Amino acid sequence: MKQKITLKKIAKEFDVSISTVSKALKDSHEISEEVKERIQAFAKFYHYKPNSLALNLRNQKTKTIGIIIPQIVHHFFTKVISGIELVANKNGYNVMICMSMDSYEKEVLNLDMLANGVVDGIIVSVAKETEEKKDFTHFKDLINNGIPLVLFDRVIDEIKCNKVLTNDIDGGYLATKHLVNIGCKRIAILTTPEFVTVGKLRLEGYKNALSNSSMDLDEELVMQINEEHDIANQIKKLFAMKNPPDGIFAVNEIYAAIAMKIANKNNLKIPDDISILGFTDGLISQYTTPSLSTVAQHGYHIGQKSAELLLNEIEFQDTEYQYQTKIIETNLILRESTKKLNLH
Amino acid sequence: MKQKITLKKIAKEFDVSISTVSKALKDSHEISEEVKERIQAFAKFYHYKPNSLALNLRNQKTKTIGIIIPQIVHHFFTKVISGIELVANKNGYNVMICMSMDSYEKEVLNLDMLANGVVDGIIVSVAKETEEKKDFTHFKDLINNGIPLVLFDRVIDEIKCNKVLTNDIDGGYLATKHLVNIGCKRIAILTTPEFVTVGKLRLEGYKNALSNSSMDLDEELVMQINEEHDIANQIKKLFAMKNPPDGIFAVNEIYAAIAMKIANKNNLKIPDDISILGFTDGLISQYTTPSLSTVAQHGYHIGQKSAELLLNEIEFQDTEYQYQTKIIETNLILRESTKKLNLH
DNA sequence: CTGTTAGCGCATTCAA
DNA sequence: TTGAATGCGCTAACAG
Repeated sequence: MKQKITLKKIAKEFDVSISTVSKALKDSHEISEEVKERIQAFAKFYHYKPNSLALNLRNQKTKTIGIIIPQIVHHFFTKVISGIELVANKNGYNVMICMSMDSYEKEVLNLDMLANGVVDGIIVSVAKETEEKKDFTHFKDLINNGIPLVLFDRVIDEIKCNKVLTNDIDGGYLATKHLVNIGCKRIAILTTPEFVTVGKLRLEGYKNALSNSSMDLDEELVMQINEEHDIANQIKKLFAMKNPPDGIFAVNEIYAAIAMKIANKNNLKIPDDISILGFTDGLISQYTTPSLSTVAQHGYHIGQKSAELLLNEIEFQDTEYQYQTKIIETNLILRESTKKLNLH
Repeated sequence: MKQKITLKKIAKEFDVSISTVSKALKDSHEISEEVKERIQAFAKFYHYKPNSLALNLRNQKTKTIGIIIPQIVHHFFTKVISGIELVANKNGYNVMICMSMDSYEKEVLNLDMLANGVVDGIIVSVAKETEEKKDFTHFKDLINNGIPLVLFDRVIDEIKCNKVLTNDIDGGYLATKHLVNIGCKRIAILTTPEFVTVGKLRLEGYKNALSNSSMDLDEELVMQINEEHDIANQIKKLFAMKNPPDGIFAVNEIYAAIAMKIANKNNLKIPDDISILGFTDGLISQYTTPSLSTVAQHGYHIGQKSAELLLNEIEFQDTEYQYQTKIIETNLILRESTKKLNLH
């Protein structure tokens, strides 16, 4: 194992001081051409690279940004990460990814770790448990310590920082309104418990669309899925109603896919007997039969925007920094699981 | 923005030396109980935490491991990452993730960056372009520099290091043999170009199974997908043959899902007219209709093993370290896309 | 029991 | 044009 080459070693080699070498490698005008050339050639030959750890300590920054997401196995988050990576790398930053596993405690630990000089700024999508618990002191501490923070997707109103979010209300509205437009009379929603903000907002859009269409809200058709129990069993109840739905809006891809499977098992024709619409960035939608109509969420774009905001804040020099909230719009992707719109 | 508290500040506060503070906080027996108590209380009150950057420089290590994967949007890789995270965190390590985007150049850049003191060891799945180019000097340099390396999934024979791989040959064999056992007479394989090692190995298993079953290999039934062109168009040719297959083994989930969709479009009944079997760790398989039978790949387990090997090597003290190659076995998950095995 | 010194690798200010 | 000194924050060997 060959030892890494350092300024000190080069200095010894040429019998000059460390600072001379340092300046020579930066092509400083203070150093004579001849010395510079020789030192630079030597350094190049031995692949000299300044030690990152030393630079980090010296500069008090790491050129790294941290990401904390609930789960990496969700396709949406991988799209976001890809978007962040793109922008970060383009600006010479690296990316450190942590998972909170939707646990409050892990989120706090990760945040503490990252805040301790490891990264120059942090991008977070809040853990479910934190949303439920409503304890946000760790984020407040972070901001008090002057560490740039961007929240995306699952954000917190009371925290003052940059935010990037999906227009969930509008997405829920678009989805529901489309089901109305294709003629559905009884539209159910498969959503999350109240405390998951995105589920709550998509439900709000659903309600708006119904009232906008002069349709009554039937609480029986609002099903909040508890993921700690079997999801399929909960959804089955929808199909067992005396007056079952003819349209389903699911706030994510998995619920939609499961609903489709159950409909198939119940010998319902999709989309003739029932239309199903999901909400997602996922892969499943494209490969199911019939393929799934969805509300597209543009995770890649969300990631890029988040990284841009964060880097702006990190490199901001002046006094008055203004936080922003970017709303990323959704749009419908119509495939085979919803009836065609009948245009007159 | 409040300033971070350091040993120096505490020292000034108590008018003692920095090293006294350092020792007090480590509860050293060299320091009097009284001083220790006061200093510890003060430190606790101000949430003192040793600065990571300083520790990194001092200890010449970062307690971080690096991962380079081709793409984070592949479900298999997210499972691997989750496995790595688990083991890393359990041992007090953090994880830094980079994507090579299957590009040789990005892989080299990432490796250089990580090798430069940023991490204590690296886990890699090789980029496609690197496999094609067969230029592995960056890995050799890494090892010469004494930085622990673990390769997983897409590994390189000529690089001497720890490796974790799927038993791809056996997986291909299992899949093909099962298709034979359920009565398929013409079994096609949807695989990758030759240079993608895992595709090559699964093809090898396919061939073994055929010859073991005294079935002739029909080169027409071996289709190497070129992902730069439209995948569906290539697979369609399989169904347009004069003597089309009655069984398909796809080396990944996407090819399998696309094949299913085409079969559906061609009004073929799955599994009655044609059985389809995939290879994966993905989500799609469960949610298609019919759900897809697959060879399970156990990415989570692969990640854990990789991290264990890496941490072992990192923390290994003695002289003679022995590299290992761990083979993770696959197994069949039988769902609805393959005919039932007819047991007499 | 407490403090001084040195060093991790680098950049920078100031002195020669 | 070069070098010495300082500091980033921390630890540890050694001295008092």
